[in-house]
Amino acid sequence: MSVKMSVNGTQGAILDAASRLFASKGYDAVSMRDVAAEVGVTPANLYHHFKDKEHLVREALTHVFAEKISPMESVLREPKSPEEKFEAFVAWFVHLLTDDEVFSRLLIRELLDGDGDHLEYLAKTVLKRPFALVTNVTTEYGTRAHPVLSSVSVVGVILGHVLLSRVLPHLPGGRAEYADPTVITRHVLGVLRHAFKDESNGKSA
Amino acid sequence: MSVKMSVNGTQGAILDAASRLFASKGYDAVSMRDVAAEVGVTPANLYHHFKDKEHLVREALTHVFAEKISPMESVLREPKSPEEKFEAFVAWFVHLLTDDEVFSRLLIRELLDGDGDHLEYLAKTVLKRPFALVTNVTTEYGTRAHPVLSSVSVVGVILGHVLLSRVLPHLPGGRAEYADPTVITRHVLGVLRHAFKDESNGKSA
DNA sequence: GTCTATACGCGGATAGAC
DNA sequence: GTCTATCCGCGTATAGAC
Repeated sequence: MSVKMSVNGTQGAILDAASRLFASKGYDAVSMRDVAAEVGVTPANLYHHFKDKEHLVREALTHVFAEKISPMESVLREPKSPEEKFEAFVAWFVHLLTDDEVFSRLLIRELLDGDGDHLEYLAKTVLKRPFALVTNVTTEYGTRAHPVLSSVSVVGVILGHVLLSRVLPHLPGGRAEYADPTVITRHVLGVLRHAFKDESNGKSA
Repeated sequence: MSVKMSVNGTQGAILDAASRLFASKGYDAVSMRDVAAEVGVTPANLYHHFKDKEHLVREALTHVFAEKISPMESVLREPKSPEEKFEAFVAWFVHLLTDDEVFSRLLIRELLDGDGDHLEYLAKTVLKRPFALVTNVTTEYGTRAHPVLSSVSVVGVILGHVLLSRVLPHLPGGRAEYADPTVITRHVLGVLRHAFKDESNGKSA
């Protein structure tokens, strides 16, 4: 859903097209000509709206990441108990990564190729808040493992499932539905519940 | 360790240089001229050894991945108990991904950008065997979760830790040593032990 | 704000000498 | 097996008309 057509005129259309193209092929593989053609304008026009390609990349990134913050805030405000908060976050993050390929691919690209500045920006823009929150919730959960490392495991295992989803069908026992967000969520929550919570106070949600 | 200089003449030197460059910058960002300059030959020479850039990329990939198979086999042959096998695999994989950036970055690149053919090749070449093995070991471990999904979680959580290691210092509570392979291994093993093994038969290794 | 036209270097790739 | 020389299209970016 949401092929997301320009609500903000040409500038918005350029950002949308650029985000999509950059996400699917990478920055270097996408030329200004490609972006212009996708939008339906001339390459020269892009330079009226953006100083150069580097600026276009950076603003496309901002564009995509910024619009995820408030949904995230919403998701995390509603639930009250630590368990509900934790589960809401995991479910939201899994669905975000699987449903929004533009976001997830740009995120992974930055994690892989982003220089120090980009990563710092990325950390403060999109990852800091959920990370701090999951660290909190994990701690309240009563984890026996290191809170920060546990948080990395939470975010990491979800990223890993998404990253591996395309190759999984080719692996022994791999099935396409293992890429389904609901399946992943249920499995990951099961794993993490046992990993973090002591069995003795174990309660299923 | 192992900057890995050409033991196989020019052809090997080209593959080594290409692997390193492709891993660190991506295929599109690296020109044949770049590779040639790194090796110390002329661009034309590359076309004597490789038909075109696409072939160079593919053979560089094969070059890097192929040499990981036999070490992996070794690691998994020695241990006898399921617990030892499992722990040996996790430790080996974490160290592989953190120590060999060429391998890990090319792997993640393929997972992100590889087309169907590449991914199928990748699956059968490097991932199939450890994946089948970890599935086995996980099952023998007595996991209560789905064996295949659990295996994805194992590989995924390790990939996730490595992928997040560069951004982690910028996150609240993040410290550089959380990227240390020994730290990651210990943490991940702790998490997975609780996640997979029932507490009642829990035995620590 | 969008266009046409264009500069100019870089990229993949080849021919043919040594 | 490695080189020099070269072709040519594509890439970023700009100037200036409308």
